[in-house]
Amino acid sequence: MPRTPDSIVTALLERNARVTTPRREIIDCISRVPRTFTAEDVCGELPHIGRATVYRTLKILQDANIICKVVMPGDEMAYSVSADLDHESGVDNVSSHHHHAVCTVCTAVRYFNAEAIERAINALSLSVEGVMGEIIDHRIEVYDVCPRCVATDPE
Amino acid sequence: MPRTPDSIVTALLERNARVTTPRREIIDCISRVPRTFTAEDVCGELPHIGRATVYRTLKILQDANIICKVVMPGDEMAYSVSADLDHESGVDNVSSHHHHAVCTVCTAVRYFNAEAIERAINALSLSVEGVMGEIIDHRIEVYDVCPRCVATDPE
DNA sequence: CACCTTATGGATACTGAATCTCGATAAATG
DNA sequence: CATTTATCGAGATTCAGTATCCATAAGGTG
Repeated sequence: MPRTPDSIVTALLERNARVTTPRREIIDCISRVPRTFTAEDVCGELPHIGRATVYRTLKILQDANIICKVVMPGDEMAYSVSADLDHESGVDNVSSHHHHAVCTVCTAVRYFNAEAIERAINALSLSVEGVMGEIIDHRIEVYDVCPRCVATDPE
Repeated sequence: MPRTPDSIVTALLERNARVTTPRREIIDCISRVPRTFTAEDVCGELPHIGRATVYRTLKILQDANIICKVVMPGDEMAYSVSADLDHESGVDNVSSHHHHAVCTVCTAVRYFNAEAIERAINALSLSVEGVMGEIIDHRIEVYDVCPRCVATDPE
């Protein structure tokens, strides 16, 4: 469930952040496509907005868990607009724990959370005893060819 | 099972790469501590070696799967010397699939591979049907407080 | 060993991403 | 409408990483 620009604006207002014209433009820009993007991508799309503003705004959005970084197949980092978990499952979207599926063809990011994986991670302390300490958090990226790209280029 | 400098040298020779004095120094340097490191860390430790040489050597080591990148808790990337899987389980260390446990206190990296997690990942196509496409690969980082740091600072 | 070929090293310049500075501007407040 | 405060943005700056290019060292060959 992709986020709408309006839901992002609402989330910012809830955090007492101003929604100015440049910020609104950046929000609209990153909402347009479901793919990953970098700060430079946004700078390129909105050349009339200063670089500092773009970087500042992305930082704010990241702190607000509206966008998050994903690790791309080549180990580079890119941003992705978070799923709007509020509306699909009532989960608190600010702190909610989720993982990424990144399409290796179009870089579309989808979100998932599988109970089986969480259980397996939590059981690690037992299965690799002596190696694993107190588990605090974890990060999972799955690389796939998304359903759309499978349909488009079948082989 | 941490890699010894000699096992790294052997691995390089197997790939027909020369093991020169600067390379040997870099290998010794990154073998000294089990923590993550950056190219700049190595440059700082070995100021008499040119930056280009450090970056080139780290690239070679990365291509040879002797070091790999891990995602740190703050989303930055750092290098870690790979486990020497050959000697502990007979696994092919060049292409072997493993995951990282990164200590949030001392950044020590340990390696693990849990069958339960692999199964859960492979089952994702079914559990989140329509969202997940053809799964190609995945990456898991677990953040913990390693046994040593738990023992040192107990609270 | 002398020679040749090729890979490697290192100083330096360069690129590009990201941050910092600071005066100008715009938004909220009363 | 005036004041206060946050935000904006142009440009300078920093920093990691790359490219260049010549010197050097290693490996191979007769």
